[in-house]
Amino acid sequence: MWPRCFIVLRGGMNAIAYNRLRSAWLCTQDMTLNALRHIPLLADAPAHLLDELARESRQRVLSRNEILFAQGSPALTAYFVLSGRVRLMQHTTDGQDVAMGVFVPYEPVGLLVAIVGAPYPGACEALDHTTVLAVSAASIARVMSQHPPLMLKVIKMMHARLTEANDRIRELAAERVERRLARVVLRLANKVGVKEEVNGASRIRIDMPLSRQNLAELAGTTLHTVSRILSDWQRSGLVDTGREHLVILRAHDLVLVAEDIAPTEDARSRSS
Amino acid sequence: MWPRCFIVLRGGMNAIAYNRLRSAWLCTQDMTLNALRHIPLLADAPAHLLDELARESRQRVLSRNEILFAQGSPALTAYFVLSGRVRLMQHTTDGQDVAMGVFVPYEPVGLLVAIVGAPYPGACEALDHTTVLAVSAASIARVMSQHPPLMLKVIKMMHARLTEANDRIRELAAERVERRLARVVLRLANKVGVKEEVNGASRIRIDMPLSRQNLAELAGTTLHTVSRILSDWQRSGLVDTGREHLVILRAHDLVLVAEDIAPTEDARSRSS
DNA sequence: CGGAGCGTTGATGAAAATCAAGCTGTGTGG
DNA sequence: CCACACAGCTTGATTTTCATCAACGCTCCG
Repeated sequence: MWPRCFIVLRGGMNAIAYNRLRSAWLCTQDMTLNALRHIPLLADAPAHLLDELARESRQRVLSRNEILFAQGSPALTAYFVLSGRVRLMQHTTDGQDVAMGVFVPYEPVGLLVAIVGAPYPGACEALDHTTVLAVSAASIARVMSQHPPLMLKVIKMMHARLTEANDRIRELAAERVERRLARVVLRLANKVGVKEEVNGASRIRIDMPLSRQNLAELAGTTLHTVSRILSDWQRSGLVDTGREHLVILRAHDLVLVAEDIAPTEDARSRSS
Repeated sequence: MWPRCFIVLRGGMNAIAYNRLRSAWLCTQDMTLNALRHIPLLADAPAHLLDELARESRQRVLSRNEILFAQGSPALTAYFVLSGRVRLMQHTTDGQDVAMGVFVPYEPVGLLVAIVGAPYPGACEALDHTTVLAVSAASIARVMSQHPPLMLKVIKMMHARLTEANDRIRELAAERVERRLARVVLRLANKVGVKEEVNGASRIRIDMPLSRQNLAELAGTTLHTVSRILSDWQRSGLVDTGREHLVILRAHDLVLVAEDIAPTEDARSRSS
């Protein structure tokens, strides 16, 4: 598709402009190739396959809250996040949204559905200014059939996702909201946490804009309950939180909440 | 491992007994091969691979409530259910069990973890008198590497499971218990339902022993709540249920409950 | 300055867990 | 063959958790 595009463009511009664009394109190609090399899933694929993929993929830039794909639309392309963050969510019939996960650079999104040819089971939204690499399902299929070890890696990655999904099911079925929220926050800290030192104290900042609503959709509750719990945590010095930001102050104690080894003071006072 | 076992046995028996056992073994081999052919995952694998697998796999018989493998133990073997039903469950730290699913003949169990070399994330228990086929992780890995299309089928199967897991997450996060229970029952009906005609009325019997506790673990609730809801459904003629059995009388109306198109009379009266 | 979007907090009520007690069918051992 | 123990089930009462409703505060931005 790209070459054809070039021919069309060439008709309307002089040789210098064409060459400038061409070198920009080559540069983009080069960057794309470079990006592909960072993707763990493709880490040990042979070079010629990466070249092939780079030629057949396109970058797409999303601004905050922009939708990458909608729930139920046919999954003709798979994406790899290159920078920023996206989240996957499913709408319920009664209008709520449930978040299925947050994806960070070099993670695939919609890869599995593109492989098996199912429609996207949820919508994908940029949480931030984000760039993704779009690869057609056909390219993915061809590359995979040419390089079977890649399938094994896909299986491993899917296993990790399935494990996380099972963890969430277990939590949602058996655990209280405060604990679930603690796990959500810790999981996010693992993905996008940045360690900071302030006054000799070590803190973990969640490096993305994160509203109460977002957290509620991840924890399976309402923004009100999230707000109350975060206020409690704030009061007991566990976190520092405010409008769309969250910093974990005492990670160890938050783990205790997540594991329910010691309920917070406030959880107890709220319940008394 | 089998041949060695034979040599040992042979030492302690006469030729006739040996030959009888040998033919029994060959017969079992044959049955195993036949069983393998019924497994959709292996449906279009070449014959010699099936032979290989048949030689390297063993059948195992489980009686009701027997544990096939424990949560956290290393997944050195994958299983295929041949008859009966098993369920997968995870224990929570505070002693509850959450069911991850019910598996019926020709479905794989523990296949993924065997492939990726992770420990079993949950325990597997026979719900009924059950036979399974045990295949070592090593055999699976070898066969898969010899026949890449098999990996693609594994990916498709995983996708189905991941989709179901996501559905459950959405339900648990956003839906009321009655609706979730209705979905659980309908899902079971799809898997193990037997259509029956009684007095001209069509019913679907859930063909497995199924306690309130089992249902509660599948729906993410308590046996008390399950009992109350089933009593309500019974009163309104939706189902016929009793000690470890469940028959759907008006499947269509149960779907309405699952989709929350029309709440049952009793759900409304309970709430008033 | 005013509105939109996000967050907090109190009050209330509904859903479902928990506590408690008793029932019933099934299998078992005397 | 009966009694009895037990596992599964039912149901009422109470309590807890959390969603919902409602109101208001803060802050950013046009």
